[in-house]
Amino acid sequence: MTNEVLKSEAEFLSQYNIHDYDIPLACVDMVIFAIIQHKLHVLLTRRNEHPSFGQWALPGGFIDVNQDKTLDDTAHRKLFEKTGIRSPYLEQVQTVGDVHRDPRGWSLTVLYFALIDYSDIMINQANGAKAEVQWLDIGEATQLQLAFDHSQLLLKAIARLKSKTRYTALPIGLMPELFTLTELQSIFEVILGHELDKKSFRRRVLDAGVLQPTECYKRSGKRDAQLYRVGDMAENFEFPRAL
Amino acid sequence: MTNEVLKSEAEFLSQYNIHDYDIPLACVDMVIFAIIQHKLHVLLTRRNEHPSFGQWALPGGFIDVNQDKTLDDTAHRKLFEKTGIRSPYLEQVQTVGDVHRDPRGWSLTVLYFALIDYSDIMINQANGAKAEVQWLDIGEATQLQLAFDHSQLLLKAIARLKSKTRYTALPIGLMPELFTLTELQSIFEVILGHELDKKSFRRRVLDAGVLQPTECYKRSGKRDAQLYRVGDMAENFEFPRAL
DNA sequence: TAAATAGTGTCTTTTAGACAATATGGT
DNA sequence: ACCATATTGTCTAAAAGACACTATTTA
Repeated sequence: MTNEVLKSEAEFLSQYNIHDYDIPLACVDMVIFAIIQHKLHVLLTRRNEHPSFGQWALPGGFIDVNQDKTLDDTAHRKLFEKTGIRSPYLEQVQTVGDVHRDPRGWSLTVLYFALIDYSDIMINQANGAKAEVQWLDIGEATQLQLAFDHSQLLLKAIARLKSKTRYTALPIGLMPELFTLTELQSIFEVILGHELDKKSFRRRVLDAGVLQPTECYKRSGKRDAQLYRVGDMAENFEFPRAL
Repeated sequence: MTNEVLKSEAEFLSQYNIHDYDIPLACVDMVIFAIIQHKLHVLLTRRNEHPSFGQWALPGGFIDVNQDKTLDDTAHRKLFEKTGIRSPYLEQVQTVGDVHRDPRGWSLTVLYFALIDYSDIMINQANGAKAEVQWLDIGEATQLQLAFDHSQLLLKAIARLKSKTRYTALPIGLMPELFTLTELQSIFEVILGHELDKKSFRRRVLDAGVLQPTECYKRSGKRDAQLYRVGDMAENFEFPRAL
């Protein structure tokens, strides 16, 4: 036992300076999902700083230790800066870190995804001036060469969303305030990449009790469709069987 | 667009010094699970440094940017230091970060869990001198007041293990080279906290094809039991229905 | 033969898949 | 009446739950 450890904790802390150590850079990156014209889209931003200046990338950036109290705060802040949205469904996917992913040095990023209702969006004006953003279909987005390892991060987030769509009610987070069962089913189909049986789908979500039926109907030229609202914690509901 | 961004990337990087910024501390913490005497245990270490000197904690520590090429390397290194084990089943659980969790400042930790076969263990001697370690039953471990927010981290890892045990073959990672179906079932029961039906359990794992039957039998006083071996990627197998 | 543990048979229940049938609203 | 879409009925299939039964080994 060295002399070092015999000091009091207070004494130890008073002499501790994080700038004395080599530590990794820490960021948060976000995959922001929304449904646009019946297709799954993600938000990309064009980098307006080095490194990878000018390349498309996932929205994200350093944890700001003065501004963010928690890691989720960083994610919420990034999301708000790009979309003006404050209360999305937010889920941490994975943390990736190594020596090579950022030319500035050993870096790690905590990857999140957010599900938002596209009709809620008001692209933040103040930020619109600083950073160019675009919504891309995930087919196009995964073809693009994104900055850093963001292409891989995007794939991880898509894989998580698809996987959880098989056994949870996650995609509910993409729906507007009121929606029909047919609309919800079509979102599940878009994410999963294949069609679902109508009766099975309705039975599944209705029996689960994750939706609140309303008295309202959507008139769309043909037969009216009943409108539903999301119940509490619906996104995290786990079905007993996977699709 | 500032003058700043007009520099070349090489020029930018040459002037970049991570010590100029306030960035969070980054560590990896591990929940190392093993079955000992038919109970789920975790490995704890007593801290031999400030802060929280002398308190019990999860094994873990800073990412060493010189030694670790990736985040998983840090986890493997920590695991090897405490157990001498090189190839466990390793899974990242979650990353937790905020201003308060460490008195040295804004810190984040990437939480992993490892599943190991207790009979594989050779506590690393060199390290045994530096740090006191103990295996505790999860009932006892969750009662203890661990350093930092490690009690909460422990609960998160246990929750993840329990949850995945309901719909995957994860606990296979805790088994020795050869084992009987009754032994495997008992591990599932210990983790889930309730009994399972023998026929259903056997049907489930055998139909899944995650086990390789051997020609060997275990003689244990009563009727011999057939021994099985783990198949490839068995831990990640997902059953179509949850228990 | 009895006790204990390993392993099987089989009926029920739950929930998804398939697909036909009915209901409603607009033209 | 006809079409398109919403909604329901119902049979089948897959996989878990319940529980009784048979098989093997040793004392």
